[in-house]
Amino acid sequence: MSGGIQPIRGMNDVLPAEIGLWQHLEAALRELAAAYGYEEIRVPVVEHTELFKRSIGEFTDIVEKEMYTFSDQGGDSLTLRPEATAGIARAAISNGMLRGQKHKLWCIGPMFRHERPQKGRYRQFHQFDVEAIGFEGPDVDAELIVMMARLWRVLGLTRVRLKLNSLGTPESRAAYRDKLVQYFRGHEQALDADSRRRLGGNPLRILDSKNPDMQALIAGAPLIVDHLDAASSEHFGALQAALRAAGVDFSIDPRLVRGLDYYSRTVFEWTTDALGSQDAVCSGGRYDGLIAHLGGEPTPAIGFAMGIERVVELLRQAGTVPAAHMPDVYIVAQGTRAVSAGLALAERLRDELPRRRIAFGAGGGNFKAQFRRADRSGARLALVIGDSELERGVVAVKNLRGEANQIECPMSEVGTRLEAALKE
RNA sequence: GUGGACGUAGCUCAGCUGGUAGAGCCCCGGGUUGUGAUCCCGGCCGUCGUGGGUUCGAGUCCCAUCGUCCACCCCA
Repeated sequence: MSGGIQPIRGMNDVLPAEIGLWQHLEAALRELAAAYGYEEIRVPVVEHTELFKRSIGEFTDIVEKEMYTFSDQGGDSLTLRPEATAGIARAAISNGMLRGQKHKLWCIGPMFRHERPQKGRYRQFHQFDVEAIGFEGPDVDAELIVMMARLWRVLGLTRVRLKLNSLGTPESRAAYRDKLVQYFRGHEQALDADSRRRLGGNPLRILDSKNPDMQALIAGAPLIVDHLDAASSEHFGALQAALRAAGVDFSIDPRLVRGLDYYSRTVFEWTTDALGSQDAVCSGGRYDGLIAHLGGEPTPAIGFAMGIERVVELLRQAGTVPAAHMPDVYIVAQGTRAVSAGLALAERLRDELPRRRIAFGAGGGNFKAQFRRADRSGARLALVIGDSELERGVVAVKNLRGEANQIECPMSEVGTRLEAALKE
């Protein structure tokens, strides 16, 4: 156990042993976004608290109890972003990216929520975010979903399934909400404490309850799909048709309600049975009213967020990620002059063989210790320089894998000899 | 915020009903005056999470606190 300074609860170090998974995923995400013509955007990690209150909603769990909020020296209330959409919407407004323009954007980075940590849930976590701004859909809606279906395929992940729903327009949603409240008020004695609390604030969330005692009551509740306005209904139907045409499996979940107030019409969620309780891997939806609500030109938009930690865990379980890159060559040197000669040789080789990974065995120690490090580095070849080699102007080349053969070659030919040996 | 389990060496863990700490891995050195992965020998490493209490005596029992994990809640 270490004394001294502790890390912040729920905030993790990603160590070299696992960074390969992250890099593999991040590379796949960049490639994916580029393949669909999306452009990267980077926005601040801190915004005015007001932005999140107005976009996510005052009475959501995120805003009520999960935000890292503080005052800066000037007295402004600032907040570490709990999600990315609000900041990107703000950036679109701040930078004059609206007025009928269309933007396909993606973003990756840390988010912060003050929740009790558990498997797949951390206080600092990372999301891959995609936002299509200025598109009414439902074609982009389908594009975003098809994009993620491709990602799962590329990564070799099979234990994910797609759930879809439509929340309709704010108007039809409000009408449905009234019906729902009416229904639950009629059975108020059957509601558990959580649900009673939600009845006033966000009654749609009652539908999401995991309480087994509530399931019968919920099953009898009116369904939102039966209360959609005509345009939303058509939009939803077209999205489903597009997905069928593209061969993407999905199920309609009339109880899928997102926890953020800004969603309208299409909402979707990819879940997995491989992560325990925190099973949402990627989710999002349409937020046609958000940009206007934040003071921008009225602009339809849709986006989603994917949880990096959760997908990294899926990749770890699947075991499909290739091993980390190992050095091709490890340079072993002993003696003051040999060490400087080795360092210089390493530089020369990096010029001559820019694609090769040349590890210089700094840190001293006898040959035995250095060869042990060379072996553990995973390098295929070792270059050996000591007093004897120095005197004769040669370098010893040792194969660390397979039959242990060692040859000598003149300093000037090392590059070509290495390349030849590595090609075998 | 609520509930449950758990905190012993850098890592994985052992330590029976209280008698003042142990193994493997890692690291370092030697066996091989300059050669790894195998083998052998040796060495380094602990305020037993922290603070109180009970006791002649606490890693072991009690309380508190911090942390980790899992679940609720919520969500990526």
